[in-house]
Amino acid sequence: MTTRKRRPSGEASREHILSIALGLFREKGFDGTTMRDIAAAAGLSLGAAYYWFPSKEALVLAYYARQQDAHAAASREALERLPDLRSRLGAVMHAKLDMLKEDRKLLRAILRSTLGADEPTSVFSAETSEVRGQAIAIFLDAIGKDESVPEDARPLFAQALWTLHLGLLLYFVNDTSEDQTKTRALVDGSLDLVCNLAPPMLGPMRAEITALLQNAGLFAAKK
Amino acid sequence: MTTRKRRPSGEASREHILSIALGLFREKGFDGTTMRDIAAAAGLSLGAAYYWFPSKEALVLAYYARQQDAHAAASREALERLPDLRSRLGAVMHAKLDMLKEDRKLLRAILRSTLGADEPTSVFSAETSEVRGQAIAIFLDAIGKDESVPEDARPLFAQALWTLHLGLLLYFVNDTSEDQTKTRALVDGSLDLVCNLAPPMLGPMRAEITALLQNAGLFAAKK
DNA sequence: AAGCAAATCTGAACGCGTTCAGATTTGCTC
DNA sequence: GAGCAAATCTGAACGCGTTCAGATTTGCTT
Repeated sequence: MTTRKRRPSGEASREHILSIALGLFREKGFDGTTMRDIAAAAGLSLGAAYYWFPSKEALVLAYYARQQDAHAAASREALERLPDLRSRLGAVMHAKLDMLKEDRKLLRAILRSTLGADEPTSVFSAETSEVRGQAIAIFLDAIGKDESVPEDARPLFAQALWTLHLGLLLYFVNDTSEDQTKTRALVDGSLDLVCNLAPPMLGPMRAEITALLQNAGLFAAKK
Repeated sequence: MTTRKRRPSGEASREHILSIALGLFREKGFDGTTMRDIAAAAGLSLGAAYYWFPSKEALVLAYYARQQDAHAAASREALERLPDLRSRLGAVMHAKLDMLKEDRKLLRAILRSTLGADEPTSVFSAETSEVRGQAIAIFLDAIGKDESVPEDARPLFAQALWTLHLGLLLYFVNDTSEDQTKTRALVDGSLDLVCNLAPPMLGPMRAEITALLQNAGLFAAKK
């Protein structure tokens, strides 16, 4: 009944499989990589791979968690350095793109399962809620104590920025322009607009928007 | 070489398969219905089903086209009757939800492939561009000649409304409230906001927004 | 060291979407 | 109606993700 014992060799297996899998995904694409490929490359049987990851999508979930940690670390550094809202938001968004730029092909293959709250890999699913919360928290950090955004509007604004960032990622993975310059321009243009728009809009409309989203369950009432 | 001959029995086969397939999808879900089920229920062999629809997803594409036609017809009637912008937009959006309310389960299963421009069933793919154009045209019709929206801002506004409608559909298919009342409220609340917001915003910011989207290729320059 | 349960691994098997080489039917020409 | 090519259909086969009954290994207790 001692279920919390860590088997060093066991967790190492898990990490090993994940690394091998991500390498193969990047090299041959998500669909082009079979679970049998992954198991063979990791020196294990097919069943062993399924012992550590109950499905191919579970590997994607683990990938999310890895990227989220890396993004949080990369953002923290920038947030300690930059003072103004606009540049902080830019740093956070561009840091994410920098991190994901080698994985656009992989993300494109994965995107199919990122809608639809059913799918465990959906950005809206219960399984990803922790990662999602961390991602929104980064934007909350980026807003920080900037006085142009009233304190009680910050959670709403952070969630809006996260939603914008999802849309930008969708554009990013399909962006064929050199070095994804188009996405970079879209990020900067959107943020300019948002930073100009948000303060005036947040005033008169904030109460209505908040009520609307809360009724829909799309925005958590403050705890 | 006479490739344009219509075989009545042939096209009938196609329609028959599609009807059977949609019935099974509604009854047993998308994943719960196999191509073998469809072929058997249609009284054909597996290969014959693949002769008419090159993939399971192709059935989804045909379903899109059917729904789009039905929505256009339902909207046309309402648009001839209603004079003001707000009620026209409400009619169009609610007509769509009325039409799809029996298919929420099916749509949820399908949603997985509606992102990612790779997938042929993506709302952004080349394969669906015709359907997409028709859907945007409905919103253009709904705006009509309403004077609160400047003429040259109408295409942009129509596309924004279509994007909003996509988001609302995403909420709709996962809405577990009775009769999807929450979605209905969200539709009405969003449209109230948009109708109040759009005119003042479209003034000062229109040029910037249009330029931003055109550079990103997200909005076609006027032809 | 013997015993044992949990942790870890194996490989065959299943059902699925899809493909394909070839059979059959249809509509046409002479 | 004989001949023929295109249209339509057949069913076996393939590779995939996933499952599972059972084998093996590990760490602990006595």
